[in-house]
Amino acid sequence: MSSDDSENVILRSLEGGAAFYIVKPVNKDDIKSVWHYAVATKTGKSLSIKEIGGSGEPFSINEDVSSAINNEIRKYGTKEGRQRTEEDKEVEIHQPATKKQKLIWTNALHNRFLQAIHHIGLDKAVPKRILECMSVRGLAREHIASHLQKYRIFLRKVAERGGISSRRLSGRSLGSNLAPFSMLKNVQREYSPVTRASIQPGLGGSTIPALGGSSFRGLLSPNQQAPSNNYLFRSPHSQSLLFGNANSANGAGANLPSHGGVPHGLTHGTSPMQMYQPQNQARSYLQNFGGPLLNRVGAVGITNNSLNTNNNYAGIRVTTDGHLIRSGQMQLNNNGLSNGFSNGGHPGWMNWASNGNMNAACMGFNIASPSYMDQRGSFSSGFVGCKPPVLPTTTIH
DNA sequence: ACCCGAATAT
DNA sequence: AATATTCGGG
Repeated sequence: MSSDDSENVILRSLEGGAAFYIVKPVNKDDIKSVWHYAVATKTGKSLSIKEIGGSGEPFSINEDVSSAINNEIRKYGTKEGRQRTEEDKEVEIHQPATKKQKLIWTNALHNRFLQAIHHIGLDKAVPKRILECMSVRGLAREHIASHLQKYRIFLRKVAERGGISSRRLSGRSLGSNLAPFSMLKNVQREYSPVTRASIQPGLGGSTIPALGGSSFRGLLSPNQQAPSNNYLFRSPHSQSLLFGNANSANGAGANLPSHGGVPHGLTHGTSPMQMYQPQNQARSYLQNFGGPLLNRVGAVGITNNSLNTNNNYAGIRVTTDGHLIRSGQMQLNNNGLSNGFSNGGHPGWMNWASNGNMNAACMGFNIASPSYMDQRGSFSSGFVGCKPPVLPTTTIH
């Protein structure tokens, strides 16, 4: 079986010893064909290639196979890929297990993931618990296991070399500024259609109430008509299927409350792990192994990009459980890649812990204005049970 | 039986 | 690189 449907490859495969060649994705007909040839083989009619002659003669394949190839090629075509038969569709519907949609970890979903981990505690965060905590319909333990694996690798990396790659910080003066924004573009493309669609009409820019149960809408809605997810699934044939629920908010970059000077553009959800969002986790991770590594993480300050000019005062420190320790001035930089607060603080924590509209801040891309901070003076930490009352990702402005 | 997570596959 | 699947082990 191969997804390669080029005649060339098919022929070479068969010449090389394959008895039959099926172009993926396999459908019922293919199976029928397999049986056909299997039976034929058993009957005595060998379908495999003939033995190589002593001479330098090329392989010769027998007629049946040869025509089978042609059939396949005719059926599937060479360039555009095969046509889908009615039966195919049927197969897809009745055997969805075969072709599972590929989960895409959007920022919203990843944030949810992070929240779950935060809430559970990195040490106790195992797939099953995370899954429960996230309560996202359609999400499977396997999804989380996989993502968690990747996430841990990321944490490891961060822990090893003190977090931010120098390449990102200095390596490309221009690029470093662009990267985040190009990602932002992606994110916005991903969410904003829905976001806007749902915001503009009725609510006129006001606040969309957080979803009551705070549980995400289902992930898997085949034949989706109205986009209502925060996640993307990619079909096996690689079209994006669906996305965007109003509650995704963060990452869209359009959901910050316009509180004194919080720059909109700063709130974006870039690819979390790439954006070092997990820095905060990295911390607790390090904590588990004692302090020494602590100083190697972060200590960079808050990102400041062109949208925000003054007021770099944003230093707030929070304990792991969300208590405000102190606040103060902080040095900002411009490259948009720094993250959170310096070592003593808990980067990102405040962001996700309290202000539902700044979730993306976990990535160290938000600047909270003093006033905003003041208003949010204390940082709630009281998430009880596994389901936070209102997850950051569920509020949209 | 369950499920974790490294390894491996796609 | 991102996700999915496998598989030995607790």
